[in-house]
Amino acid sequence: MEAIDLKKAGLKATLPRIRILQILEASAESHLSAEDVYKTLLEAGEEVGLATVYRVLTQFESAGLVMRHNFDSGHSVFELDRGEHHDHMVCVESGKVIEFHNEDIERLQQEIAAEHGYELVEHSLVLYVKKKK
Amino acid sequence: MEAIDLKKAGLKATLPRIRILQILEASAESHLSAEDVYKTLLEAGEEVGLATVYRVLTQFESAGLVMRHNFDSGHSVFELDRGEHHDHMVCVESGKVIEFHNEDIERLQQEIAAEHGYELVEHSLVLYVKKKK
DNA sequence: ATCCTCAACGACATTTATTCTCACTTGGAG
DNA sequence: CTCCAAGTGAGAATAAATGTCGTTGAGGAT
Repeated sequence: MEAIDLKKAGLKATLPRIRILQILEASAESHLSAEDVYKTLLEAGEEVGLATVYRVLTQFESAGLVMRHNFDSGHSVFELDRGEHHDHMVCVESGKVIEFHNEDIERLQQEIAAEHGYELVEHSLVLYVKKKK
Repeated sequence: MEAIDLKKAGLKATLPRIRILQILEASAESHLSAEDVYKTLLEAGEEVGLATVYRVLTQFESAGLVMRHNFDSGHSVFELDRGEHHDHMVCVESGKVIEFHNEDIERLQQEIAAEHGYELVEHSLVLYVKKKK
């Protein structure tokens, strides 16, 4: 389904990088913290340091391979950047993360920035929700 | 213009709380970190511990007196809750924070949550912008 | 006004997330 | 196959925030 090429991204294809990329691609939960990735590596018997996980994730972010999100959980989570922009909904009860995209909101954000004489560089929209009863 | 009553909020009117509230009310920059508040206290010659600043700000948040925001800066900032909900625009060049409110976006968020079978509890929208040239 | 008690405090230790340091290893160009 | 800069692992270090605990002070009771 994909074939993300580390070398094309300007990164040497080292073992830690390959493994971390695989974990991000394979994980059912698509929003992983550095700790999550580290634990998965340990469980798989890989000898990778936590510092390396952080380093690699940060490099991936710089290279545009992953996106970093700061939800209200106190730590960053990373997800593979598959190109299609989306925002997030986080269930305050289960912690579940749902992705969504809304053109109207996107457009309104541009307009609001413009109205104030700015241009939109980036944005972060997170809806904290709970199951409707 | 204000007169926030600590006792009415269920908090004893202690010196640290009074001073911190004053700082939040008086500050030109309305989005302060715990460190900012702490430094301001020290400069004013107050003997208040950093732990107390964190404690008090958290209590104020629970009491609904202030709101905590987690912009991408790595630490929380607090602002007095004056009742009117608004979102934020942060200039990536100057760090300036601009507040805005948009009814359409608010409504769309509700709709999106509802479409997925959830109800909106809370949300965080931050636009990272830069001056248009 | 004075006393008494529990909430609140200050100092400092601790935790958590993340980054730094540095000696050792390795991918991959030549 | 060699070589060396780039990358790595282990553990120290940092930053933000919270916990601990003996002391203090706000404010209801006396």
